[in-house]
Amino acid sequence: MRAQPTPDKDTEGDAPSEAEGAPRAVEPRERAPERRRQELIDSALVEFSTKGFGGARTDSIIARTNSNKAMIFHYFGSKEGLYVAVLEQVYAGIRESEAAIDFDALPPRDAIIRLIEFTFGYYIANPAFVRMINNENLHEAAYLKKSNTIAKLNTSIIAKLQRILDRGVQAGEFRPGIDATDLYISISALGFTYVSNRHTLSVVFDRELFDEATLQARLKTMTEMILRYLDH
Amino acid sequence: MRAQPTPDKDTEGDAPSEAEGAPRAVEPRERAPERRRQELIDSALVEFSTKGFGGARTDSIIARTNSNKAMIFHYFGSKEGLYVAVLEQVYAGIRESEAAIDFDALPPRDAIIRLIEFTFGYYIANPAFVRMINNENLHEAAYLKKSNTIAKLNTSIIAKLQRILDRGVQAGEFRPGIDATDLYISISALGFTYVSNRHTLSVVFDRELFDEATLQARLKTMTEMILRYLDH
Amino acid sequence: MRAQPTPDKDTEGDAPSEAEGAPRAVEPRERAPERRRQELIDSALVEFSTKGFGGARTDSIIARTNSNKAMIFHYFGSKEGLYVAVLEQVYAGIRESEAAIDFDALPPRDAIIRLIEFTFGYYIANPAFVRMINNENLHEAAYLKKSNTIAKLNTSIIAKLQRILDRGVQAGEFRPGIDATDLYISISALGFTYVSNRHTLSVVFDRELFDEATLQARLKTMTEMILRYLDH
Amino acid sequence: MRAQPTPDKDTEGDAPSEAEGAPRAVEPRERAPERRRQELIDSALVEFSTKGFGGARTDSIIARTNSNKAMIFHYFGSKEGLYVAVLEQVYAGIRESEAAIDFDALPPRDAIIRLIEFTFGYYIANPAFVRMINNENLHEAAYLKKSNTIAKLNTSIIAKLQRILDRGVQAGEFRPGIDATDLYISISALGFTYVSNRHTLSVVFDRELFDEATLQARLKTMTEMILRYLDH
DNA sequence: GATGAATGAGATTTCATTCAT
DNA sequence: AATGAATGAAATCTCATTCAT
Repeated sequence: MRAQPTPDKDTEGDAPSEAEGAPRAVEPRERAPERRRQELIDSALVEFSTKGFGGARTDSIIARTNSNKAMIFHYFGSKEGLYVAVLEQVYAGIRESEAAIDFDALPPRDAIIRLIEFTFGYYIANPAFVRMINNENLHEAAYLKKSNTIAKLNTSIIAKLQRILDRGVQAGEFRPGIDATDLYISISALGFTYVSNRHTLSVVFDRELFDEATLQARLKTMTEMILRYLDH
Repeated sequence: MRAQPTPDKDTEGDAPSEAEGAPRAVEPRERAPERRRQELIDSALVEFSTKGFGGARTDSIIARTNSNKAMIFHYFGSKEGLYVAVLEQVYAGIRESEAAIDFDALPPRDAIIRLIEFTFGYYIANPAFVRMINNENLHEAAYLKKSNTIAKLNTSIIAKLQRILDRGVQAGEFRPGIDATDLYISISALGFTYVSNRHTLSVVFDRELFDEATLQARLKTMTEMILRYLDH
Repeated sequence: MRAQPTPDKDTEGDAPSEAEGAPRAVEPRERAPERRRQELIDSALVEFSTKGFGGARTDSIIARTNSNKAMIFHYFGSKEGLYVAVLEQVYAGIRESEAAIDFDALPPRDAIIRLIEFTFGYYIANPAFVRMINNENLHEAAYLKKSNTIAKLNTSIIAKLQRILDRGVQAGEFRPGIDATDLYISISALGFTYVSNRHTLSVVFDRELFDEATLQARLKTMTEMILRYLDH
Repeated sequence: MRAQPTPDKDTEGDAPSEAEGAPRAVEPRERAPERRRQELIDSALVEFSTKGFGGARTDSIIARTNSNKAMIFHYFGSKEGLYVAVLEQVYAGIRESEAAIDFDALPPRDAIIRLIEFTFGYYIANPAFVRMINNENLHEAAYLKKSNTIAKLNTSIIAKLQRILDRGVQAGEFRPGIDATDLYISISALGFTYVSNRHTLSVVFDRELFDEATLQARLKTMTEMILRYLDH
């Protein structure tokens, strides 16, 4: 399964600002607002997705950065503001990755297989995304509702899936009458819960769920289940 | 869909535990430790499942109670202890409900249908259960791992499902080679995510997911999907 | 001039709780909510009246008490809540002292003299009162307006002054047509500014204003000025 | 009552200081240090007089300006330094206005009337002045004492008043033996408290104090009171 | 066992001031 | 001189937990 790496954290862009042979002993105060902002969001993602909003500590968030606590409030106004920024980035992340796939170039059956593979792969590669979604649901999506930026971002995936289904029906490969949103929820659900609940599932069923072989088997199950559902 | 009511909270059915003819005439003050304990757990379930462990406030838990804050520490030692008690009760709840169903009395196909219906129904009727599972996964199941009481409770459902599959294969209704645990995870997943992520899904896809018709349609999708997966 | 002592801080009520010869080495945690509350208000009065609301520090307030910072929030909800409590006490203080004087027992002229003497004396004995009034005016009486308890407390003094004036006019001692509120403002003003602005006045005019002789002279000026104003 | 307008803030009258034919062609950026300084002081006056020293925020001061926060420290060294500058300007303001009046040109009685009118009018027209005096007294005139510029500025008004009194006594209009400073304090007090305490007075006595008619009545009271005090 | 009050450690937030450019 | 960004110290407030009765 092709893993879906998070596009964020392109820290490799760090300009080598010390490149001149100057004898400036003390490290100069960094001056790169955008980078700082991003650094805060990255650290906050780790914290919020690990501890939840209430359990997250601004101190811990700061500890992983070169900033100080006041910066959180300077940039985001409050802990809550930072949380929303993290949420927005997380949603933007999956949207971007989705957008990069050209489903139209694949025959319907392969396109479905690709979508399942992508979705599952994204969850596996981005457990923080999964956790943030869970957090948001804990708050009844209160922050998501507030953010104008996020809402309806994901609708595009439904349109894409609908096109795949239409092509499949036309080609006689899929049966008609499948609701795209409902199907997408199934595809998402089969992978999401596997990642989201891996710890409890692992304890309760006493199974290792994330070794490569098991993941491949799981993907096979999911693909088979969805394709059989679409068959005549 | 037959709803699966939570067995908890019907505390008003509690037989008067003071019924023994003891001569404790004086001090009619409320004295029912078990009821108190339960009252605390009930309130804590609401709080923890709504706010997460870190976001939960002992003050809020107490506010819905006739107790005072010190009781939490008297009965459970700490906030964490109370959380574990809630978690144990939550797992015990679903286990009991599952145990009440006699799958062996049904033909394999109907047994599968019954299992899907029960599982989905339980999640819908007990969103607090769903949330607690999510919380636990946020902490990487740290508390679940500690609790001796809980672990392996749910394994019995796998054994039951295995029996259903075996009967189905024998009867020529199901294809062989299906892994029971993997199948159970699929059944669970299809319903769990639907309930767990209902708020974000609802916002992102701009859909009402919990009116009766949509729930029925969803159950139909799930059942069809699983049965087709088991077909030859 | 008879000084008007503040009635607060009756700490002499301290019950000798260590009176038993018991060997309790560690001082037991004090348990006297009302006393604590009062102790906080007393300390806060000093702080707020000295530094203003914005300059006051909860830490400094606490340092003068046997409490800890959390108590401020336990009892008063916020720094602002404590400020309001202080303000209420300060207004209650002068009202009580005023109420204790029986102006009706004095001939009109003497009653006026007594009122002037009392008013001036109260300001001198309670500079914190004067400062709190100034603070309140800085905030455009925002807190005073909110407090239902305080407003209209002082109106009674106007009624009393009106009665004195009426009696004086009837006795032919005072001219008619004097507005009681306007007169009261004059009486108050002559003493209030003297106390309120003593530091700037003292610097600008390079004078000692608060030695006994000067205070007596000032009282004489004020009394003469008011009485001449009331004469035919 | 002739209002006494503040002399400050008519900065728009500032002659264009770049008028010299200097060849500074490039960089037409705003370059008028004195104007900037004044702009900061003006904004700070609003802030300090409204919130007190402790309650004032450098951010708010800057917000009303075209400067940035560092300018405060560049020009005044510290928040305290800015406060002192404001205080100095405020004292300079009343001194200038006082100086503009030629009391010697008026007969003694009229000179007194003019002084009362001016004083009261100045307080009414410059509530920020009144508030700054109150602030200063809150700090026991700590900053005033430090400032070499300010101290003894106002003494001249006492000399002027003394001359009026002398002329009045000589003319047989005023009784002798009146202490000029004490009288000035009375004149000031009658108006100062009226303006300073207007908010609390207004609430407590439930009166509108600042409509034109009431102000005129108040001025009449004050004038009558002072003149009667000076009569034989 | 039960209670109301109290506490200290630590949480988020604020703010005057300084730095690098 | 001027700026925008950054900072650290300290402010207000919170909260799980403990104490005395």
